[in-house]
Amino acid sequence: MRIGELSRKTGVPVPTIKYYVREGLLPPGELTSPNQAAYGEAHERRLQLIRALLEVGGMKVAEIADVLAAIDDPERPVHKVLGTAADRLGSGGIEHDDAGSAAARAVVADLISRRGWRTHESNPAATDLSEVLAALDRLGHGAFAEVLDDYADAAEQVARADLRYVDQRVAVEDMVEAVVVGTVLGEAVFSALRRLAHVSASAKLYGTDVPQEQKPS
Amino acid sequence: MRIGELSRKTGVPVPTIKYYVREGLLPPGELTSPNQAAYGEAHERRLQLIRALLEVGGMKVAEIADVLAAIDDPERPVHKVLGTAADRLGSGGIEHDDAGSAAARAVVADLISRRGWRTHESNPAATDLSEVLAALDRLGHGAFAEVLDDYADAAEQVARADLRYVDQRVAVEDMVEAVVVGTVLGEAVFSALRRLAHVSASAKLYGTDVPQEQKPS
DNA sequence: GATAGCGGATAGTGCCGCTATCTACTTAGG
DNA sequence: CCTAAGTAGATAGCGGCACTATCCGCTATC
Repeated sequence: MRIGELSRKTGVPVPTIKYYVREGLLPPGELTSPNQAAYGEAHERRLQLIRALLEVGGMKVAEIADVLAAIDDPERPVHKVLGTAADRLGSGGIEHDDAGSAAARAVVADLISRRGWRTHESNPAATDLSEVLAALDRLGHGAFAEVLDDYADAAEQVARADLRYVDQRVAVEDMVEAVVVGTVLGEAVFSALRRLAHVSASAKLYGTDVPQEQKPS
Repeated sequence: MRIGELSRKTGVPVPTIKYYVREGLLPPGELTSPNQAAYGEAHERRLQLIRALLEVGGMKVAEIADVLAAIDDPERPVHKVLGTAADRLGSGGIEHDDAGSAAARAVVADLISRRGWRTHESNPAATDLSEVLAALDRLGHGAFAEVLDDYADAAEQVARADLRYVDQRVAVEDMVEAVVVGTVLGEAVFSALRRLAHVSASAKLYGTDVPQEQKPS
């Protein structure tokens, strides 16, 4: 398969494919001549993965490069890949560093110990969580912490489902990819489900909300 | 309070505040002279909200403008604001429109009816969900649909918690803001919790995973 | 009356994900 | 064999976005 066919099959323009190769997201095709290269199914699959992480997962190209490098590295232990995949999420790294942050960190540490989670508050996810809680506090929504345990219950349930899904992969490389896909796309799945449940629940609570109306624009 | 103090209190640079005013995110200060204006606590609060939606929620400035306009409009019914806040999430609107999409839409419709959700599959969230499922299918992860119900259970639980939180607001404008904050920042909270639960669950499953290690960079 | 700050406006910057263009070459069709 | 379409690789440019820099004439304050 040459690049044009790869482009047609995936819907990704040829120059974009070349760009991904340049950026290290996609391995180059196997050269059959100085200016002819052959691409296989692996390239097609990889390209789909790239597009999914970009469009659905909202990841940046450089982040995807990191994650894919982790996937491709057979030396890298599974939990490192998970870390690489997961760490790209979160606030983006804005530091506020006020009094509220310390309080938020304490809330997170308490939550972790209360639930018996085998992690430490130095975990990037824990840091992100404290930052979000600090932001909520700043907004006068510190009371949001009251529903934290409901959120945590739900998060545990989702995490169990994720592990169940990943666990039934046979080969290790499939498992690694399943972790990445599950982490990133699973986020999008849950987000959509939450919004659906939101609409439905508020309809039940506040009476018969019309299902959908379009504004005249 | 003048703009410099507002800037100091919120950590947002003065030119950025002016930019937000230009873009309609922040109402202008009340003019006390042709070139002097006074800002109040409402401005400070609004600025915190903008930063939270931007940095934590990852929203775009134009989207924030829409949501804030919806919040400020007393005519707009609550569920419309919720819609405005929620619809900005999701894949970004890439259409693939192949056979897999139709199958994914069917899965979503089935899910909605199976769970008795009071919504329709024309809901943007439902569309987003089908698109994610279609992408998963394209990646050979169609089996992910098997854990959809676990995800949906968790989503319902989170939605209930959200409503409980919103419901205890007294004033309507507080409620509206609580919906926005809950929807957008709640997403970030859940995301972090999920990653924490992920690490913890995989530690319990795969033995004593080290909690955290830093790479030498 | 000097200095710092202000409101308002316009233009520019840096990053990011492509996209356009060019050259030299290869392949497929008639 | 010739031609038209396609290709690898390289460089430069584009459009969107969230700011950021600069300037002007004015004002508050010491």
